[in-house]
Amino acid sequence: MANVSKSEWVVLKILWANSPATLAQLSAKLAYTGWSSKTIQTFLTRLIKKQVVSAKKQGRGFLYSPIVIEKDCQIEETKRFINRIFDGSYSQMVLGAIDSGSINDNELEILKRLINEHERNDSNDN
Amino acid sequence: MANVSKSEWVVLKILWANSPATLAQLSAKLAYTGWSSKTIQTFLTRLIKKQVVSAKKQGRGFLYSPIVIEKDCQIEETKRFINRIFDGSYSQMVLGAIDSGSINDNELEILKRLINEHERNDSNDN
DNA sequence: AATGATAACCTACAAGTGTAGGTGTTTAAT
DNA sequence: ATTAAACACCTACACTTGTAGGTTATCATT
Repeated sequence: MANVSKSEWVVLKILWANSPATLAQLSAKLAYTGWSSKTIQTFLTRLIKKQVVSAKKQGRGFLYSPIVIEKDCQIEETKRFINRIFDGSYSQMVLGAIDSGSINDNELEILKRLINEHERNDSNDN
Repeated sequence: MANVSKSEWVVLKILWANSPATLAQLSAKLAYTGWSSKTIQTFLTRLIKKQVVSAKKQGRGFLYSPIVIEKDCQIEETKRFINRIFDGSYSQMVLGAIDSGSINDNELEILKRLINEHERNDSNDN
């Protein structure tokens, strides 16, 4: 997965949620960013060059689609981040997040269930 | 906290672990990067400009020290990351990491203990 | 068929980043 | 005191990123 910049990621996210999409549709979904459609077009071009988005001709313009899986990209980005900031320690990251109150109670509850759940599955697998 | 670039972060990390430090000391610790000391100096200059590192005159050169706390910066970076990639959902991040096998068993164990531990503390506080 | 809207494509440009080289200055060793 | 090594300070330069403008081609409407 090539490096996707922050702005490019924003566009990709819209595509993951709404694909394929025309420039007009993307512009609509991205109205909140305040970007001109020229800017969005630039990001699309760069995403295509980076091989993470494809464009199929359709009528006036193109239909854009992501050609990478959101989950895969998230996992990849997470790995890079954790390695860079926490020397690969996920638990350090979570510890910091919990200690600092970055994770709210609801999320914590989900997290707890998720981890204990997995523990069970893991045990069953063994 | 200003934006610290990836390379700058690498230097900062060394400073967090060994401060104050001279350029020579930093160069030694950063030998593995292959960066010339000129490059490291540039990063230091930029870190100083960004107000995350200070330099006190000492003998030939300077003694460099971080003026921001590692944990604070990690937490800050994590918030930005989670917002950007997971729309603020820490549990989504952990879920992806667990499902993809990014977290090894040992880390998972630590994580589980950590979360259940916190749960107890939390209950006591209420 | 003419025309207006829209998209594609090319170009631009400043700021940030990675990566250093040169030059001048200072310090430590002789 | 001289000199070499090291450091600071300034400069450089290509690449990425954010943010579009201009020009041309095309589609859809009158």
